[in-house]
Amino acid sequence: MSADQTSQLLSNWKNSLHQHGYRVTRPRLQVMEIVAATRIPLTPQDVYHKSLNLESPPGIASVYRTLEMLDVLGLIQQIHQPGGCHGIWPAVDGHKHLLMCRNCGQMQVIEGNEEITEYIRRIEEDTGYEVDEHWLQLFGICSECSK
Amino acid sequence: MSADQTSQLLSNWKNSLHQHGYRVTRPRLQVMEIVAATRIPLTPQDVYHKSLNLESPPGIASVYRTLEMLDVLGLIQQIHQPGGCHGIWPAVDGHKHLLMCRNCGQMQVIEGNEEITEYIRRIEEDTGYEVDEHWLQLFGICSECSK
DNA sequence: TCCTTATTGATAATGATTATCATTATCAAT
DNA sequence: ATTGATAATGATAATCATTATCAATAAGGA
Repeated sequence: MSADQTSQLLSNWKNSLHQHGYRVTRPRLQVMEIVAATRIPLTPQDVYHKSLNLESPPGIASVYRTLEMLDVLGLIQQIHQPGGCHGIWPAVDGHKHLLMCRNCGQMQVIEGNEEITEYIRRIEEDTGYEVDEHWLQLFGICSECSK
Repeated sequence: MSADQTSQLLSNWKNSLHQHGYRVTRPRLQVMEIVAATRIPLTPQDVYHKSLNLESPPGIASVYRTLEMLDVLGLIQQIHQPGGCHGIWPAVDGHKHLLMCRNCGQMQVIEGNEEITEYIRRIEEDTGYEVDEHWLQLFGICSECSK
C-alpha cells in the first residue's frame, strides 16, 4: 500500500469517526496509522507490538477498543489464514476477493467476480438455499516470491 | 449426517489411527464419535461440553489432543464462520465447498466447482500468482429455515 | 477557557489453550 | 492369556489473549 493510499485511508477513517461521534484521540490515531499502513494482515497483538516502538504507545486495552470500533464502523475486515487464525486488514470497498502470498504475506485485491456470481446462482438452484454471503480467499505464491 | 454415514466415518478414522501408529483409546473414541456425528461445526469447547454427558468423559486436555491428532491426519477441517471463530467439521474428500445455514448452522457440501476453477485460472493470468489453495464458504438460509 | 463526559491506562478478572508429570491402559510380542 | 515397553491419560499448573473495572485524563462543543 503506497504512502498516499495510506494517508487517504487515514483521512477517510478520521472523517468516519467524526461523523459517528467518536473522538479522534492519539491512541486511536496510533492504531489507525499502523493498520492503514500494513501490507499484511495483523492480529491485535501484532498491532500492539508494533505500537511499542512509538513514543508513547497506547495501552493494550485501547488497541483492542480501537480495533473493535474500526470493525463496527466497517473500516477493517477480518482475514482468515491457513494457520487457522484471523488477522485484520483495511476493508475493501464493495465485495472483492483477496489473494494472499503464503510466502511474504502480501495481500492483493482481485477485481471482478462474474464467475463467482454465476456459481452462486447455480448453487441456489441446486440446493434451495438463499445465499446471502460468501467468503473467498485465495492463497499462493506471488510473482516476486516465485523468482 | 445419517447414522450409517457416521459409523462409516468412524470406522475410517479408526483405520487411519491404526495405520499411523496411534492407539485407539476410549477418550479418543469418545471425541471422534461426537465429531463424526455433528451436523454443525463445533469448537473444542463444544466437544468438551458435549462429552460431559458421557459416562466417564475425557479430560479437557485429551479433547484438545485428539482434535489436534485428527487435524494432523487430515480427518477434520476448520470452518470459518461469520462470527469470527472457527469450528471443526469432518474433512470432505477432494476439494469441495461448504454452504452453511446462518440460522440452523447446518452444513451442506457443494458438488462441482468448474466456475471456480475457471475463475482461478483467470486470476493467475491477471496477477502472476501461482494459486495453490483457496477457501470458499457460502452462507445463507436453507430451504427449511426460510419457510 | 471551561465543562461535560468519552476515552484512556493500569491492572484485575476471565477464559481458552498448552505444558507438566505421575499414573494408567494399549497392543505387539511372547 | 500374560507381560512389558511406552503411548496416552487426567489433574492441574502455566501461559496467553481478551475483556472488565474504575479513577484519572483529555477531546471538543459552548
